[in-house]
Amino acid sequence: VSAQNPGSVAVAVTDGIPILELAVLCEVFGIARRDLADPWYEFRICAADPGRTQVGSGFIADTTHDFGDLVNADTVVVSASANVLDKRPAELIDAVVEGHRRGARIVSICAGAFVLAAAGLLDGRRATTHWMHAPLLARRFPNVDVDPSVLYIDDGDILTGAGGAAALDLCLHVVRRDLGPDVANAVARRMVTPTPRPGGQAQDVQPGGQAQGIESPWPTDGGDGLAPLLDWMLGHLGQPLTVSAMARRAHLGDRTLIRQFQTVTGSTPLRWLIAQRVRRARQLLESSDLSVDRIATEAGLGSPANLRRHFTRSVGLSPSDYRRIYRLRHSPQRRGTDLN
DNA sequence: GAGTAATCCCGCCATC
DNA sequence: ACGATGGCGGGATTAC
Repeated sequence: VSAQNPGSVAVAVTDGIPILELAVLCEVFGIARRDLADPWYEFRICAADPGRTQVGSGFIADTTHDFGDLVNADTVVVSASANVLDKRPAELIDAVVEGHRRGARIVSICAGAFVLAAAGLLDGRRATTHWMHAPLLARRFPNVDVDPSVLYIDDGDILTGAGGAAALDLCLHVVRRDLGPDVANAVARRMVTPTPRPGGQAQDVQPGGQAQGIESPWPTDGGDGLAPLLDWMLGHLGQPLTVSAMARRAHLGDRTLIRQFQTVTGSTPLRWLIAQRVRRARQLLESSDLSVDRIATEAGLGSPANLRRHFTRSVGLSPSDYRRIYRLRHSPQRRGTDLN
C-alpha cells in the first residue's frame, strides 16, 4: 500500500460534457481504493453553478462544488463540453488560469484542450486532443504544437489527452505518476481493462500493424522517418538490440535516435522495445504451448526471470498465471465464465 | 533480494 | 538567428 499523498482531483462539469470521459474520471479517481493506496485521491466534481447540470446522454450531474473548489485542487481536469469548439465558458477559462497560477496540475481530455489553449497554457507546448478536433485546434491556436498522433502527452504540469477510451490511459498514467506502476496496474486490473497503453501509442494505429483510419486527419506520408526502423525492430525482437545498433541502422546518432523516439512514439527506445517484447510474449503465451523459458528467448527478454519481471510489471500477472487464466477464459467448455 | 557491470537516456553544449 | 545534430557526463535503469 502506497503512502504517498496523491492530493485532490477536481473535474469541471459543463453542459453536455460527454459521460464516457466523466465516468472514467469518476472510476479512476473517485473510487477510494484505500487498499491500494492510502490516502487515495480526494475527488470532487465542480460546476460553475452548483446544483444540477445537464451533462451528456440525458444524464444530470448534481454537485455542491463550484469553481472555487476547482482552483484549489492539486489536479484540475477539463474535458469537452457541449460546444467547447466554438464558445468556451469564460469562468472556466479563468478558473483554469487561476488553478495553474496556484501550481495545480492541469489535465485536459478530448476537446478540453481548447479551454487550456484559450487560457494560453498550451502556448509553445506539445499538446494533443481528439484527432477529429486536432486540425481545428492547430488552426485556431497556432502557438500550440498539436500532435494528434498520440493518446496523451505528459508535459509535466500540463497533460493533454485524446478523447474516448484514451481518457482511461491518461488517467492511469496519472495514477502511475502519483502512486507508482503497481497501483496503476492494479486499478487497470480491477476495471478489467488491458494494460494501460503508453502515451506515445498512435490514436489510429495498432503497433506493428498498418494505419487503419482512412479518415485520419494527419498525413501518414510526412515526417515519420523512424517507421522503417520500428518495423524492423518488431521483426527482430528476438535478437539483442542496443540503442547504438538501432541508431546505426537508422543512420542517426544515438542522441538523435532517442530524441526521434521521444517525438514519434512518446517513449524511449528501450521502454518501447520492452513494451513490444512483453506484447510478443503475451501473444506467444496465448497462442502457443512454448515453455516460458522458450518464450523469454523468443521475445528477446533473455532469461525467464527477466521476462517475469517485465511481464508482471506491465500486465499485472505472472506469465504462467496469465496463460492459465487466458486458457480458462477461452476454453470452449467454460466460455463466458467470469473469473474475477 | 542484493550486488555487479552494462546500458540507457537526458541535460548541457559545441557544431553543422 | 534558428533548428537539428550528436558527443559527453553521469544519475537512473536494466541484466544477470
